[in-house]
Amino acid sequence: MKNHMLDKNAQKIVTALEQDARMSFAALGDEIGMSKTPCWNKVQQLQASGVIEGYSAQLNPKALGLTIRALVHVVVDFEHYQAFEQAINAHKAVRSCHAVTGDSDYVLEILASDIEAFDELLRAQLSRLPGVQRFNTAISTRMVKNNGPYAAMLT
Amino acid sequence: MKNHMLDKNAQKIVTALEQDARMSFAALGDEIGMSKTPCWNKVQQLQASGVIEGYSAQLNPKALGLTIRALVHVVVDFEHYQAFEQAINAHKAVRSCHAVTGDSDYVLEILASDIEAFDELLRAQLSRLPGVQRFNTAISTRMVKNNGPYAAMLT
DNA sequence: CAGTTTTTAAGAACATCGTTCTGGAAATAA
DNA sequence: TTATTTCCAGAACGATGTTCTTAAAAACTG
Repeated sequence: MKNHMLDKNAQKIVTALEQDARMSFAALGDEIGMSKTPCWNKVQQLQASGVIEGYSAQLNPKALGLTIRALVHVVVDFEHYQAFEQAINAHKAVRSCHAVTGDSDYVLEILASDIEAFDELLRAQLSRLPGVQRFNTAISTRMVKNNGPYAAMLT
Repeated sequence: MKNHMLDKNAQKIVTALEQDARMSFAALGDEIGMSKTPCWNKVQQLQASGVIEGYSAQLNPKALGLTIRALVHVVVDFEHYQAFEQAINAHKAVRSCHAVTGDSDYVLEILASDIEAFDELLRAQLSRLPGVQRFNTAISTRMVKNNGPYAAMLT
């Protein structure tokens, strides 16, 4: 959260590791034209400075049986927003939650195994979270693009 | 995209690897109570079956200087939706794009380095993509939750 | 400019890990 | 039961992560 100017090598490293987090340091070194030792040092530094937060396996939600995805816009009573956010963080079906400007206060990304489970989730659980006043649900019918790399956005 | 019932060990594996993709097979074996050989075999199988699609470094967009995130609802002329989707996939500033039900046709997740760059992006680039008819932009003021694990959603 | 310090990279060395192979136990079928 | 198959543990070996040492390049000082 400090250095807003990564040097060229650091950019190549994060680009490569965002695409394949298990690449060996030797292979990483080949891509950026260094041996593996300074390469390893740079990665340690990127981790310590918070640029690299971790490494994650990319799972296929459909292969896990999670076939329904929805974007749910929520209006929340301002008095209870803290309890609402806490409940959102605890809820496993919520993949992401943004506080947003505009007509709604939050936008949730929610997954469910099928449409019945999603209906139950919406009616029995999310609507009863603290402070929730109104919903507006948009079912995602197709993922046109997913996980576009951050590293590619640097200029 | 086939086996919708992962056994208990497979669930533990994807849970662990979604949290730390660089964990060693020995450590993975410790967590699920197996030696590393069958552990390695199961991971190979999960990759081959498409449950694990890859491994990615989790980058911190703020640390990269990407301070603005927005959810943009777009209405697209049906005649040009293919060209629109192609352009979205090619555009680096778009992190994700859902086709959705409801008032809009698509919801984009967009990042920019600052609000001026975002304004330029919206006016000069996205509004000129093929088929775009209307926008509705919600700036994300805070990430309440991010990357909630898929593996935790399995019942 | 010369001399000093600091930074950065490369290569060797060693412990760890990924990957393969083999044998044997547990499960399934006949 | 016997035979067949599936699954797991351990050994073995090559590849990799990590540390240490040294040297070259860069930055700084007089």
